[in-house]
Amino acid sequence: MTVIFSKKCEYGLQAVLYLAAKNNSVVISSEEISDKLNIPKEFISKILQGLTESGLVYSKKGKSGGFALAKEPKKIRLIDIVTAIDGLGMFDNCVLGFPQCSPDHPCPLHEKWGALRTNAYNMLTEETLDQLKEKTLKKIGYIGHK
Amino acid sequence: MTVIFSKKCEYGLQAVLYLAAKNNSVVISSEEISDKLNIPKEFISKILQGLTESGLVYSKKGKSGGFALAKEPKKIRLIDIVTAIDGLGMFDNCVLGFPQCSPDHPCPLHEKWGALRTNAYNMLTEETLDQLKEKTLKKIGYIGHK
DNA sequence: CTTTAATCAGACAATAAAATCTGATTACAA
DNA sequence: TTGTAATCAGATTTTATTGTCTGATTAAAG
Repeated sequence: MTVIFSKKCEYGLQAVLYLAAKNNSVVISSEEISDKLNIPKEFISKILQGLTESGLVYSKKGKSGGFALAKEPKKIRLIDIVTAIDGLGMFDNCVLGFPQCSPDHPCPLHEKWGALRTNAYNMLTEETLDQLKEKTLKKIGYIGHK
Repeated sequence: MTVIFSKKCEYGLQAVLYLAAKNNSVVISSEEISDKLNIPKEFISKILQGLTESGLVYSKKGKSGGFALAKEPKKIRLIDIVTAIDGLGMFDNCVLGFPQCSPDHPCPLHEKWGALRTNAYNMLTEETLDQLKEKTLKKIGYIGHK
């Protein structure tokens, strides 16, 4: 199977978009996120713990604790989440898996793939959580009603 | 970790490009491919067996047997290899892993990601093995000299 | 102060992907 | 016709990812 982001990263992106879509001054429990997004509770908890260490997410312990964004949604880019969870290997490694793929010793797809990859990188760098708020609300609203 | 193609698919693409770069009237053993591309011998053997079933690769059994392309290099597109090994999930599934992602109920990245994905699909559909022959020869030449 | 409900830490289990092994079959060549 | 070297088939092992469990810690609320 082909994968763009790991499951961990997909879940992380979903959860962070969810936090951004809700009022981010209130913490949200991993249970709510798990229920609304159909993600195993313990798993999303682990993922958000990681993002907390990365400084992207804030966590409040104890009763009525939960998670919120650590910064304004407009200051969190999708690439920040991807970098924190999956790293930037996708943008560095050779798409064909050839060793030492570089401009000096390019793989057969180096230029063409490089261009596409740059577009993807730019998109993830330009998109911030606040820009996706409306679309996220629509999407999670639909998930709820299914 | 983030992955575009599975390791299997990377290896498969490398091997098929290798077959196309050599004179494709002669069969090449999995051992040679393994040596030249640094791919585990048994693994690339398995992968090429799969591509043989898919009709993309020809195999000759017995002593002095090996693999060759089943068609002219210009009639084999990269997307054919990807489809045979990884399938088209990468182009169908939601990039964020949301359920029921469709034009009617799009995920927050549906349009922007869709455009990038279409470009990737088109590239893989346009590129055929013969077009990449020169670049492949250069690349495998360098691997050999490392 | 005690109960409750949350994160947190780390071990554990299940699944999937990658790689290896064993033996059978095939076909060329001496 | 016998030995050799290859694909082929399928089981097995290894490794990484995904998912679960247990218990500790934290903090709010009665």
